[in-house]
Amino acid sequence: MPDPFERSVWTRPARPRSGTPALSRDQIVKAALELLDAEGIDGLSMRRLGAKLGSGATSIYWHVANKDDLLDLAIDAVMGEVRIPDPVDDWRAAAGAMARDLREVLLRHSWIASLFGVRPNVGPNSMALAESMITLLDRAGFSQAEATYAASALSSHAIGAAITAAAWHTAVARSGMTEADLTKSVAAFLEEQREAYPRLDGGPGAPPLDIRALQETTFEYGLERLLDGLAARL
Amino acid sequence: MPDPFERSVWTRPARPRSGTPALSRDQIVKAALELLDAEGIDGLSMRRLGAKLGSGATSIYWHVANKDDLLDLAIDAVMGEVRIPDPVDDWRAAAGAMARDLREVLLRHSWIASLFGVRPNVGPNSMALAESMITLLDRAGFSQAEATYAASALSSHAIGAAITAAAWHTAVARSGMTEADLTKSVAAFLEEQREAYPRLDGGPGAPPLDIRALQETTFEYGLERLLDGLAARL
DNA sequence: TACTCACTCGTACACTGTGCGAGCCCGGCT
DNA sequence: AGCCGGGCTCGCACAGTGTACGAGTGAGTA
Repeated sequence: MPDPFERSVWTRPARPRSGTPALSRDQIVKAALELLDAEGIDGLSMRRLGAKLGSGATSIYWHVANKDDLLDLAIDAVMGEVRIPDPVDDWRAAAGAMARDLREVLLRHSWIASLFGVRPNVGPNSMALAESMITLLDRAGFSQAEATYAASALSSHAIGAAITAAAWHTAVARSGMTEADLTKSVAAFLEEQREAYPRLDGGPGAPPLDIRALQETTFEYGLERLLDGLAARL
Repeated sequence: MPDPFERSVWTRPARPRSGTPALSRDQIVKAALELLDAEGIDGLSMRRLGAKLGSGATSIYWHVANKDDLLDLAIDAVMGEVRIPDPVDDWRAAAGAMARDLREVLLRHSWIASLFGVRPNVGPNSMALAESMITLLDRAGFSQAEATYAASALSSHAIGAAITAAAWHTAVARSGMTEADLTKSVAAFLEEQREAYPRLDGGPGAPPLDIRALQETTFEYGLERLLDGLAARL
């Protein structure tokens, strides 16, 4: 039962000494990300990762404590993709952009959805992200406490939206069908169930279902309402 | 590559014929939930589930197509715990109550956080939940489309908040430390990192960290802002 | 030259989900 | 009475997992 904040992946030095080893932590994380992006969470196993790196599976354990550690690193690498906007006057646009960007990044690496609820995210990139979100709101005129809450609310919204969307995307990938076909199947299913759940089906005159677009406008709508609610506090 | 909406767990009859079999789907799901609640997602294996049921591991496969199916059933059982409020005048209170309840239910079964991003949630209970949320907002005066968006926004917020909170809870469970000790460790870590991330640390005069309470007020704040933003549309 | 130490890797262990086929038991038909 | 069909249970086996362990390699220092 080690204290995970004492000498965690984040504080431990990446490579204690010198030399020119065949593997490096960065290289490992990079390869892991490629595997994850290409094949999802199940595509990453230590043996396959080793194969991809041209090394033995267990060699990885010299650079990384265990698979969970590696996943932490991968998550934080993804969080590093979120753009941090320059300080500008329009806090609303900036905060909105960050939330949108966060959602997009999470969707680009949808395997992350299966990890978010399991390991808390305290890598440097995640922390920098939170920090700059709070700073942004702070500067906009929110109190210290409210800025923190608001930052959490914005990322909760992005995370929640991304996770439900990611679930759909991985379902598509796993089914082996095209997204269009599976969408048709969903539409038929909803229509069939219309008596039980009338509002989930669009009804006879509804436009053809486009789930990705629907997810995006849904996210957008919620984001705007949240920003409205925040703006009202100033 | 089967069509998951054609003859999925949801539409397939639970038990085609009669007799008095030793196992039943309900029983299996119930036992699975107990295992999951007690030991988290890693605590559930088919062999352990079989042992708990006093049967062979592979007997389960007669009643359930595979482990993923079983998890779908477990998820939907959890969603069934969310209370659906009676139709009342105060839409804001009702919608808020549902969101709060959803978050609480998810936190009560925090293993669900690792599944949400992987499998879309189309069990009857989830659908009933969505349906009644939309109905509620519809009745409040939102258009059909906006009611749908707003319902998604509210559940996104609840899900996002629950997932980040769940991550913390499972981290506590996995560390083997008490929550208080791990909290102290986090506080120390944040203080140590204060130069890099000044706003994540409360500062010298800050009250002692209470992460659970913080998570709740954070959720509450975001929920109120979201409801404010929604109310402004009416 | 001898020693140390960063680093690699093969083997092994316990454990996973699940396909397969054998077996059980009970209701109904000939 | 004999038989059959099929709902249901289960043991075995297979391929795959994460990772502990200990042996091995090779470069740098004393």
